[in-house]
This record gives sequence, structure tokens and C-alpha cells, in this order.
Amino acid sequence: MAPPQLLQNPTVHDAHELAKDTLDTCMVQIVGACTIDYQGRAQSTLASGERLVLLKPDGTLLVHTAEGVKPVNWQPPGTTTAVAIKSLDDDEPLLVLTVERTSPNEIVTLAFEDVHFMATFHLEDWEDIQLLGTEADIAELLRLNPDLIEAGFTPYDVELDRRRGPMDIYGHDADDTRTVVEVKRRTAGIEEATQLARYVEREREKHGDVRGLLAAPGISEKAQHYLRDKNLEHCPLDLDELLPMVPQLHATQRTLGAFRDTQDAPRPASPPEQA
Amino acid sequence: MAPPQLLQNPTVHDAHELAKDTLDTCMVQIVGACTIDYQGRAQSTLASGERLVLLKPDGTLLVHTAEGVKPVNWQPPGTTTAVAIKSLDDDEPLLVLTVERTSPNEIVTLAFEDVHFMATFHLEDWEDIQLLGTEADIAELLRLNPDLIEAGFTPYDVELDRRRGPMDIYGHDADDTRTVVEVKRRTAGIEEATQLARYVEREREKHGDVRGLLAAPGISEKAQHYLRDKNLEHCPLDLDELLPMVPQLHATQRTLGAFRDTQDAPRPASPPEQA
DNA sequence: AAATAAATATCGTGA
DNA sequence: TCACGATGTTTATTT
Repeated sequence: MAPPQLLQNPTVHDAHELAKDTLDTCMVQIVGACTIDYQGRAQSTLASGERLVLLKPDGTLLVHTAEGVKPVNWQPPGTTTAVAIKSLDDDEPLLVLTVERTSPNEIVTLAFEDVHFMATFHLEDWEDIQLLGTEADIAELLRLNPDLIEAGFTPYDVELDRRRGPMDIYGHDADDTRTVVEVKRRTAGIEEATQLARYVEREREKHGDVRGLLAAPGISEKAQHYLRDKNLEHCPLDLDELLPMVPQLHATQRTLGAFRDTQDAPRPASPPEQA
Repeated sequence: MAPPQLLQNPTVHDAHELAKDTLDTCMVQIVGACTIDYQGRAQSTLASGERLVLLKPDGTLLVHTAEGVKPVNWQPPGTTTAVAIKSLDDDEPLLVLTVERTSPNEIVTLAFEDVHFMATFHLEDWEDIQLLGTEADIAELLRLNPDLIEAGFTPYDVELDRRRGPMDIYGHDADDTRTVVEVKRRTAGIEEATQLARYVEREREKHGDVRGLLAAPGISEKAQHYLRDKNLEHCPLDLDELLPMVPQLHATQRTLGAFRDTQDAPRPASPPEQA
């Protein structure tokens, strides 16, 4: 990495020079006292205080205070950043950043009364994060081990599922009854229950009797009541059992291209064409 | 602000010393090459690359790459951070951070192969952000100017609304028909439509005929279809008209304690006790 | 602690 | 570009 450029207590002029020259290609960090205004989908104002400001070469703006994960102000990638020196009345000149984007039209304006320290640097990073244990992972596991959903459950072919809609898993139970499975990695609430209800309702309109399973580690009381009301069911998931299986799933997918259960691989069933 | 402490290309020992001494009270920033592992609700690994790491005195951890608003790894406030020097085999010693929390049990481990630069500093900030134009603001505006919802609409008393459930606005239309209004600040999709449907369904069970209005700047096609299907309606909002009214709302609330429309303040209506 | 809903949500995917 | 759904969502509020 090219060595970072660091400025301590720079003059407004020096801070402006460095920011101007590095904004398009570098990470630019400014720590100091500033006011912040935001106009866009909503609007906000923030009176003067000390914050950490980070400008990424992709146009991202982050403003962090001493607390919390969420930036107090921000702009997503793709914004245009301008840096200027502005004087109000007879006060000291201010370093002013305007971070703007279109569709939606949004602008964040930062006015620095004082820059305590500033840094510009590159970040070379060729790696992508590998995340395991997502909802898609769990759904894939269940599809390959459908007995974990219910004895006798058989998923339809995954490509057919996709064409039929956004259901996580679609198949039929031991009695050959069409069954929609919505998978959630967290305790399911009323919103997740209504999501399943929507999918099942659509299928019931077309095919009559269709079961709906909400496969989740837990279910809220209201959601449970809602499921009963709509003639839907909760299928408890044991994440302590499932999550340890995920790394093997990924490893197998990498090496074989497609996962095959070593014990008894379920073959995709063809759904009946019409109810 | 106490002057920040800056280290460029520190030894592992110096970086460890500074981090250890400042971790509990300061913002601690480390820019360098590291690997990152996460184990918790899910799990992730990230191979070595250059990143910016920020530790806040409240326990927050942020790891940022050169792209995007979202940190590639993080921990929320309240975590416990430990810093250590560890050697694997005959390699150079590594600066290792373990950032851990309970309920849920989650741990992020960072191993720095190289620290390019490091900074510790305080951020003094006594200000809270003032955010305007939230859903609550828009709902309040509509409640005070109910003709913007529909000519003849009259909201029930706000306290009664709250006791009746999570509906944004509850009232009756020109024909004295009970009407539930769900307010959205963005184009509404199928999820927002189902949210309104849930609220209305509950009221229809109790009171029979109840109208449901989804007040939003726009509506997706599927959501529109869903509303028709459930005998619900979309009420278009003009945010360009509404948002400019919000600052005055807040100003009036600050000075008077409660907003009064200067023209014709609507008086809360008492809802019938039973259908 | 649990549940529910909002968010300037952001982000990825698919049509 | 829009719509839709997941997110290690986070955050605030209410029960």
C-alpha cells in the first residue's frame, strides 16, 4: 500500500488541497468538528460536534459519532463529492463538503469548523466475504434432506419452483398434497406468517387444497394464531443441528458443482400440471 | 479535543500497547491488512486484505472496505473487545482482536498481518440529530389535515387509536364508515398492502364494514391488484406538497406544545363503541 | 425479554 | 429501472 498521507490540525487550505487531490481515488478521512445538513428523501440537521467522516472512492459517505453501528449521516455509493472553502461573515473560513446524488435527489452538506486530523489512503482488497448460514443455505439443506421438514415430503424440481413464484421450497407431502414451505432463519413473526399466507393463497386459488409450512426456529404467539386461522402450519427448525451442516454443503458444492446426499439423494418430483 | 495519537507502520508491540491502553475510552482506528472471522447467528470468513477497522468506546466494531455503506463485518454496541499478540508457527506475530458479545453469542476475530496506520482519539459530541419527514411526521400532518386523505375524513382521537392497535390513523369517512389508514413514505409494495390488510381484517371481524386506505406516494402493480382483491384502496400522497409542511409542524409543536391548524382545526371524533 | 414496525434502511436478483 | 425479498439487518417502541 502506498503510505497514507496524514495531516494533524491542518489549515483549512491544506485540508482542502489534500481532499481535492485525493477524493476520486482514495479513502479520505476527516476527524473534526462539523455541522451536517441532509436534504433528500427526508431531511436532517445536526449541530456542531466532533465526528469521523469517511469518503470512499466509490462515492460512499459515512459520518460516525462515538456511538452505534449506524452512521449518523451517510450517502450510498455513486454520489458526487465537492470540496470547497467558504466564509460566513467575518468568521474563520470553513471546509465544506457537498455530497450529492440524483434519483433520488439527495445532498449532504458538511461544514467543518475545525479539522483535528485527516488521512487519505488506498485499500487494496481482492477478497469477497464468505457468508454461511443464510436463509438460502438452510433452504438448500432442507431441499436436500426433506425429511427434516416432514417425513415423506418431496420437493419439486428447483427450477420449476422458481418459475412458479418466490416460494422457498415447493413440493408434496406423504399424501401427495401440494405444500409450500417458507424458510426463515429467525423466529418468525406475524410478517413472515403473512408472507407464507400470500404464497399459499395464490396456490390455493389455482389448485385447491395446498398446505403451507412456515419453517423457522420459533414462532411468535400472534403468528401462531394467524397460521391456525389460515390453516397453515409451523415447522420447527433446529438451527443447532442445521448450521453445522452448512459448511459441508458449501464444500461439496465447490468440489462437485452440485451437492449429492451420500445417503439417499431425493430425486425431484414432477408436480401435476393441473389441480 | 485531546490531540489524537497517530502511529504509522507501528510494530505489533506498539500497536498492541496503544490499543490496549485506549480501547475502553477512545475511538481506536486501525488501517491495515487483516483476516476476519465471524461466528454467531451466521458465520463468515474473509481472507486477507486491507481494511479500515473502527472500535468505538461503546463497544461497537466496524470493518469497512473501499466500497459500500454497509460494513463488511461489525458488532453492535455492548461487545467486549480484547487485543493480543499471537504467533502462528514461525511467522511474524499478529495483532489479534477478539470482539465478543452474548445473547446472541457472537464473536468477530481480526488478525492483522500488517498495520499501516493507527489512530486513537476522542469525539466530543453533545448534539442529537434532528430528522424530519419520517412516516410519523407524515401521519401527523395527515391527521391534522385529514382532507389531504379524503374530503370528509375525520380521524378518531389519537389516544384511542393507539389502544386499538398499530394503525397509523383511524377514523371515519364522509359516510361515517370506519376507515383504517396506513401511511408509507415510499412507494408501497405487496408487503405494505398486506400490512394494511391485516389491520383491516381485524377491524372487519369486530365491526363489519371497514374501509382500508394505503396512503403512499405510489403503489406497485401487484400491490394495487392485492388491494382491489381485498376491497382496499390506495390513497396517493404528494410528498412534494407534504414534506415542506413538516418543518412548520415541528416548529409549531415546539412552541405551542401542540399543533393547531390556523384555518379550521379538526376536532377528534369519538368512535362508536360497537358496530 | 419478546414482539412489532420503521428505516434517508442497504443490497442483491430478476424481470 | 422497478419490484421484491433477505439482512449476522439495526433501531426504537411497546408490552
